[in-house]
Amino acid sequence: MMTLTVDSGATRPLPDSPVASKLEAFTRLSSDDKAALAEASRNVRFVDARRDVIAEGDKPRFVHLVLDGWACRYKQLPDGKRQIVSLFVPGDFCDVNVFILKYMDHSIGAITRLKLAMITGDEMTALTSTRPRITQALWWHELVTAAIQREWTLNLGQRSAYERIAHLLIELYIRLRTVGRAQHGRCDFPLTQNDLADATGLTAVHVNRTLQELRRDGLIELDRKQLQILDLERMMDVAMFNANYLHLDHEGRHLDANE
Amino acid sequence: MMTLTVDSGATRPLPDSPVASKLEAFTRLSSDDKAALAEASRNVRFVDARRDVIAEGDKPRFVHLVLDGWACRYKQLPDGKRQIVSLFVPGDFCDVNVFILKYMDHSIGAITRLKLAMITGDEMTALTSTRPRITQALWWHELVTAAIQREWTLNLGQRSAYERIAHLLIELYIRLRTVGRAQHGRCDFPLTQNDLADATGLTAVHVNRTLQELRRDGLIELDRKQLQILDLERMMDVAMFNANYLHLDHEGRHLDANE
DNA sequence: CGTCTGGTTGATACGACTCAAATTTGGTGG
DNA sequence: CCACCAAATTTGAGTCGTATCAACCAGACG
Repeated sequence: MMTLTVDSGATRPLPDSPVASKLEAFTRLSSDDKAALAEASRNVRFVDARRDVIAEGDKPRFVHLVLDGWACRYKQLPDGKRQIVSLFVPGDFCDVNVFILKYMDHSIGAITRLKLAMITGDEMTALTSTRPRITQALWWHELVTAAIQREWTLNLGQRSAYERIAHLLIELYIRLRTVGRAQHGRCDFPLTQNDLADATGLTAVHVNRTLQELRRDGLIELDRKQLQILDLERMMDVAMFNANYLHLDHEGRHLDANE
Repeated sequence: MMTLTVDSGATRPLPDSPVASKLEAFTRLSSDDKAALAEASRNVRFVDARRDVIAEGDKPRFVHLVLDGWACRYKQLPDGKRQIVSLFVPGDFCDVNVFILKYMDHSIGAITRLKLAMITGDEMTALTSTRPRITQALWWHELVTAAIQREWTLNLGQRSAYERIAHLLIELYIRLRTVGRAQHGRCDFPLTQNDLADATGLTAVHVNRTLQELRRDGLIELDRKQLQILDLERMMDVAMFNANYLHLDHEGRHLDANE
């Protein structure tokens, strides 16, 4: 066994890392599993806000795991247009099986200053070959990531600007809540209106006006990188938000590991 | 060993199944690998055009593999709007690891009459536990599927109607070509303008007008479910098409298996 | 030969974009 | 602690791409 985090006093149980919290939305992990996760995440790197973690065309060298901060996946077009295709919050793996591919087909950028675990292919192999629960959970993570990508496709294709932004805010709030970074409708929200525009396929000007509408309608407060969802139920209604795609209801969640 | 397909005469090598062709875009498979794939695909089902293969909310029972015809993944909103989030052509697996999830978060529908292999979880396990090359290739398939989904996100978020439709046509042409179902810029194209609208987030009327523009510009012919791309290079240019995301360049492709 | 689905056309409306400028916020150095 | 600067947000006016609604047409099919 090893100590996961430093905690002065340490009489009460240590708080889970965001990864453990995230994976435990799918299945219970034993303290050994968590220790193995922490062990694999020991190689930490910090990346400044607005810097690239890895760029399109690069050869992947590590699996990245977000320990703290927000990141995004983005693609850029020759005419300069930029689309954020995914967002990463604490607990998210960037590309679990990225080593299969020769080159990155997208870039990963830091939204805020990032604390990242860099995991080598060997470490991933070691982790998955000895820990079936973690392997399963990583599969689940990949499938949920894919489901989120599909939901974004739906979001961009069919929802209005108002619905689209509302949907994105709810998704992020719920994802943050899952890893213990949000409660009572409140969470950090470090995206600029420009980022929001790149993620929703709108212009920053229109995002601005739409946020004002959401405020005026009493649905949210958003100020100084803090989001408050005032009426989650009504928000979900106007955004036609159906949380199924996040697959937080897995039966495995209630299964016990050996702890 | 077993016979893969019936072929009268059979003096020349049997044509590859679309699956084998697709996976061989990533790595060479031995004839044993191909036989195992065919063995796992022996349970075949036909689905009529415009029918659902499986619906949102259903519990997944099989991995589906498209042997012939086109299918789509789609999601529907409470207000009736429908988004096609993926398209499947021969050789595509629908959801390799779908058993991890409890319920489907999307539906799969037949565009044309479909010939599908239904593969059970046990069969998938048997396939992957004994055939590392196939396992790798299936991983690659999943990663490419995810990359396509990201590209669609980019497509919907940043490209104009004209670029967007051009991009989709090229993608499908190249994917079909990879499995031997297209050449010289020509391929089957069974999507209606309505389907195209649902896939691109446009209205059918606007799709119609945009297709006319593409025709007028001498880029395509599209008639009676047959697509002819007249000038692929110029098409790729106007669509800002970069084939990297399809990852057809893997070094494994040129590796030899034991055949 | 009538029906139906898919494709085409026209007129009009509106959501989101563009461009330009003003204002506020946050960070930095003196 | 204030002055300054850059980044982010906000506002306004005008435009454009795509949606909407409503017909009409063509080929496939029973």
